[in-house]
Amino acid sequence: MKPSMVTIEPSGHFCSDCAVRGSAVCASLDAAELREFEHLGRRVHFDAGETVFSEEDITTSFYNVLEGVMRLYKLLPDGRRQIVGFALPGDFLGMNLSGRHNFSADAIGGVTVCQFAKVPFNRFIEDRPHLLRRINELAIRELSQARDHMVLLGRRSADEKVATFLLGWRERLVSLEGASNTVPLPMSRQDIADYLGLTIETVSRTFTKLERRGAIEIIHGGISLLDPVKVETLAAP
Amino acid sequence: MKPSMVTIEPSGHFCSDCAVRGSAVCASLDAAELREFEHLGRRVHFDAGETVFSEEDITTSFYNVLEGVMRLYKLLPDGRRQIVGFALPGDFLGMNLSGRHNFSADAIGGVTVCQFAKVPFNRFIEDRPHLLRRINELAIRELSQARDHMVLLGRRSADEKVATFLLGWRERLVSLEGASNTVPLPMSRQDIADYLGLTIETVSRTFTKLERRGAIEIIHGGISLLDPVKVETLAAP
DNA sequence: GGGCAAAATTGATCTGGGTCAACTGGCTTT
DNA sequence: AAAGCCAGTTGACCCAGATCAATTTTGCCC
Repeated sequence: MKPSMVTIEPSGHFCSDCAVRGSAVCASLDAAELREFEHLGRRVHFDAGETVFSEEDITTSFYNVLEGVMRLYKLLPDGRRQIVGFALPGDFLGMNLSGRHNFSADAIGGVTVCQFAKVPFNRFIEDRPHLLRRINELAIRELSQARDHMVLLGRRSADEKVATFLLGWRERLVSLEGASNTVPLPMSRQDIADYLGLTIETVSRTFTKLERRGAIEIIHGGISLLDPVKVETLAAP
Repeated sequence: MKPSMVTIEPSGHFCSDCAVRGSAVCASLDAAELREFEHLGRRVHFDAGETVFSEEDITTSFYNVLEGVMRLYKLLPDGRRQIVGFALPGDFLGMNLSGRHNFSADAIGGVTVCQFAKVPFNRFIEDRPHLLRRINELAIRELSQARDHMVLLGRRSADEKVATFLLGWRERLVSLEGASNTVPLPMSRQDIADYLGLTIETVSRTFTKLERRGAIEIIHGGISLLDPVKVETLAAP
């Protein structure tokens, strides 16, 4: 799928009132730095299903998610897919050592990112250790999440995987749209399956099972947590 | 298991001719900095099976592995274990945001580490962005490995998991003891199983299967790759 | 070097989740 | 409003890998 790559405008005029100002990589910058930083990034919009970058592509840019949800995934040569994470507003994408992206990233629904050309961004970091520290923090946080996910993939049952996913996804949305028992699921069942190391049928069956037990209600575009405690019990071990 | 915690001596006198000088976190330091750095760390030895730190322990130190192999793992409340990685000389352990370790670390065989108290180490980093950059590189490398491992855990068969593990482990040893078709496996079958999200029986059977096919030979304390191409074919997908 | 305990292998059987296939219900298109 | 099309659900069956249960092998300590 070809990217539309519609540059709305240089993010320059909007950094200070940017939606992710407080949580993203730029949280570490003061007002003066922010003004300089503004010239580096530009807002780019991607439509639903578009690929922002692909695994093995040479890294030319970094991305700060401003709006929407992305799936981050790796493919095996025979087509099997593992989703390694979902990116939300505030997430920073594109860091790597090899000079190539080590996963692919698609927009799920419409997505707006703040795109930075790699070279000037790296130059900007150069003498701003607090920005580097912020990026390092984000990497360490992701590493911790990645390890949690390894436990889920390697050692948990289908029921536990699904229950853990629902709770974890709800938790991630708290800072974006507040705490709620109504959990929107913008990704498809196939995406959930590929994230949890299951098949689409097993995910669907597990949702139905949770609903029949009165733990959740399957609603259009998501689920409603009817009995969070029951779901937590399923997720626990 | 209680740690012996035998401090051999301040690593001070040995940094410049340290085995991991070139590959570890300290690779980023120049000779003058190294002299100052020496006072921060001390060599500590752990016997086989000893726990260096546990998940949820408050982080008081960082560790630079100098010698030996460690298993890094997370436990579920019911005892299921997922090994999230093996640490080798040059690996840097202990970074986290929460102030607590997010996995446990045991010595497999004897292990020597260079231990740094958290506070002075953080102070040392403070005005040395190149050291911070080095730590960030290590974190990014680990993150990439973690994502690869998610694919393995979520989407690969037992045969593929074992074959991929043998090749990956051999590859990691190259920089430490040179390329060889003889691959030492200091960890137990149970460790391998918990790393690959399998049972010990499946690991054992898969080893035997590979041996019967003439791909490997099971030798004391490891395996010998008789037919690396055959193993690669099994690992590919 | 004999006696044990732990680690590893092997065999027999079972089952959670995969596979294959049919069906249902929204949306879009005309 | 009929036709077509995905995404999702459900059912029937199967199999890779788990579980349970013996051995066998290895290492270790008197």
